[in-house]
Amino acid sequence: MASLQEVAARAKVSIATVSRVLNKSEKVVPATRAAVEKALRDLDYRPSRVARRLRMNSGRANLVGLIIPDIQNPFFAEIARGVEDAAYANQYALLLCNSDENLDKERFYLDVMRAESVDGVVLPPFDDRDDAVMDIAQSGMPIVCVDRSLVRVKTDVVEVDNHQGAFDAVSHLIARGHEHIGLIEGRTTVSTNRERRRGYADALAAAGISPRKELIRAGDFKQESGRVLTNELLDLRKPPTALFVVNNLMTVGALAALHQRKLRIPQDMAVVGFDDLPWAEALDPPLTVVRQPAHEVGRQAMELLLKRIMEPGRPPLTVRLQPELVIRRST
Amino acid sequence: MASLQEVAARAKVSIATVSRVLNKSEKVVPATRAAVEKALRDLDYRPSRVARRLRMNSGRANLVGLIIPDIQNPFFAEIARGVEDAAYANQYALLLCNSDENLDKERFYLDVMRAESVDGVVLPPFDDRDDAVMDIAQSGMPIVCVDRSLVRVKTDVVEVDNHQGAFDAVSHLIARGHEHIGLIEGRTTVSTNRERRRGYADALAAAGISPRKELIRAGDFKQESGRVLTNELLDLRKPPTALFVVNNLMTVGALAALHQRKLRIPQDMAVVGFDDLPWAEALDPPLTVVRQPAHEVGRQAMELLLKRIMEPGRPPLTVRLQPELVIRRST
DNA sequence: GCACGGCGTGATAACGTTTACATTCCTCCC
DNA sequence: GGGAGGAATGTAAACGTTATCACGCCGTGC
Repeated sequence: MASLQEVAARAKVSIATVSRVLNKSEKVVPATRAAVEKALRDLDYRPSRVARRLRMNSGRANLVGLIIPDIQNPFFAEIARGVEDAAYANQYALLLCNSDENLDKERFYLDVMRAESVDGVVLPPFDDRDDAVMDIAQSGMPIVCVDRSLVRVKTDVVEVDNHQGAFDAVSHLIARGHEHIGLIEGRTTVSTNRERRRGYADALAAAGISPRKELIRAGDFKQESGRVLTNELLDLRKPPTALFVVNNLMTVGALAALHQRKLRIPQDMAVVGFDDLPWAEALDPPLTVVRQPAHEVGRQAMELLLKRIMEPGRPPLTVRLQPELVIRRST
Repeated sequence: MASLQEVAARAKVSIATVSRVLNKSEKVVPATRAAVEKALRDLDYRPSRVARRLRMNSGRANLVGLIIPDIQNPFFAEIARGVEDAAYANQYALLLCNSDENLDKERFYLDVMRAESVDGVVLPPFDDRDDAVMDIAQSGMPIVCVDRSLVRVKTDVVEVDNHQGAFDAVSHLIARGHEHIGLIEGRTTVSTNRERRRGYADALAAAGISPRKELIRAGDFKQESGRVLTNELLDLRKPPTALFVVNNLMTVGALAALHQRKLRIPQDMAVVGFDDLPWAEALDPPLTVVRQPAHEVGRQAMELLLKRIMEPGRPPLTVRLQPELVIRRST
């Protein structure tokens, strides 16, 4: 790999002149510029982002980190695409990591981010009071939280109106005549989850339905817990007639449990999920869901991150996007 | 961010000694070691991977690149997870990029890989004679091809027995009584695609069925082209009674076209796809597919890459994994 | 008593950039 | 003709590591 040194030698100028030609900025006389450009071409020069990053204070690495629970989850994959599209449009590359909802993995990758001197990081924090994320945010690293947010530290946030989404979903079930509505939720220390549960409770209250505590079950956002909790609900003396599941993977788990017991959807059990799936339309039955604009969440998060990199001092912003209830045939 | 300098100053030793303590290797007298370790803790020292990478020749960046067409494609997402799992197990981080089956994007990201001095790259080349990939491979950068391979340059490859998979799929359709079997393929310059087509042809030949050329349609691996080509086949004077689609996205497109025309699967049209989907079981109808061990493909690719990084000179290896025909209710 | 070996440690070059500052060389004007 | 001023270019430091070499010190053996 040719370096500035070699190019400079070939063009018979100093490395400073080569650097000037590369960064277009300063004035170089046309003759030397031409000579340098020839040398650059001849040697097929490629700048080293590593050297550049080491030299520069920060903010010009053209590299950002993205830490998500699992890239195989279509919701996060869509966010990732949103981030990537905006990053690519700005010549940024992406360091992508899966935390698996595991604090140790998250911590490892946050360390990598620091060690790689990335310009910033986009992530959904593990929960409300994610120490590792709070630390790195307070150390001055630009952070944008997506989907979930932190409670003590102010950062830029792009989130969805989860309360509204859940409220709409549950109201829809109530309008269909359901009164006993099961809630399958995730970890209760996650902001997203709490808002969705509040939406559930408020929708019941608005309809004058008294909540049954045993219809609420908390899992861990993963498919298996959706399956297990659905079975728990089905085993109640008086099981619910409808299910509201707060994320996509647990919804798939719930469907598996229902299919296994040969229950008909929506006749025996109506189901509304949170997060759309690319295949929701082709599912059996096509699934009613609260659709989140995940690509847009990712895109805006990256935009916010770029703005913060440019202007580190600016006050943190929260962008709140609206979800949409997509009614299909599972309700 | 504390540097070696600062740690050395605080421990009243030279940076060389601090470096020795960090790299455990050489002998340091216990007293100094303790002093240095205290300083490291006090200052919360984190090594800079950037500086380290600049200094070292290559092979110790603990960073590899992964360039895939689209992370939203579950097949590539599963490969990505396989790569990531093996990378994490070896303390490697992953630079992930989506090429969108677009040579310019691919080229941009390959440049980033060089510029970031990654230790190696895992990717499915755009096609057989992907110049950009051949260039970087010949420049000495460790490359492992997954899914697809190159024709001129020998690299490590992890692939699936595509011929066998396609042969099994089409033989299965024939066994179900079909003689007019449509083939929806992707770009014909991709090795994977050619092998699957060969499997299709060989299965027909083995059954003594004479192929009909107009039943073969080539697309670009994307959902939309699956939809369009299915419609073309349906509009033939004598349409096929079964469809073999060579990848997952085009299969979803094909299903959409069939559903739109209210055709019953498998009665009006049987369908076999390539690549399993996490939701294939819950689809309407549950889809018969050739399942590829994508996670394993990714994992082994990363292992191969690590071995090559350790031993750059070793002759290129090809790992071939077996696919599996999963028979569900679409046939 | 002195040379020698070996161990612990320090000084320093190098990796490839960017950039502040120094230098050279014109041009122009008094 | 000589100095000022400015444009073009060069020099060198700095970023944070790793690795090579040199140095000083102590114990050992003759």
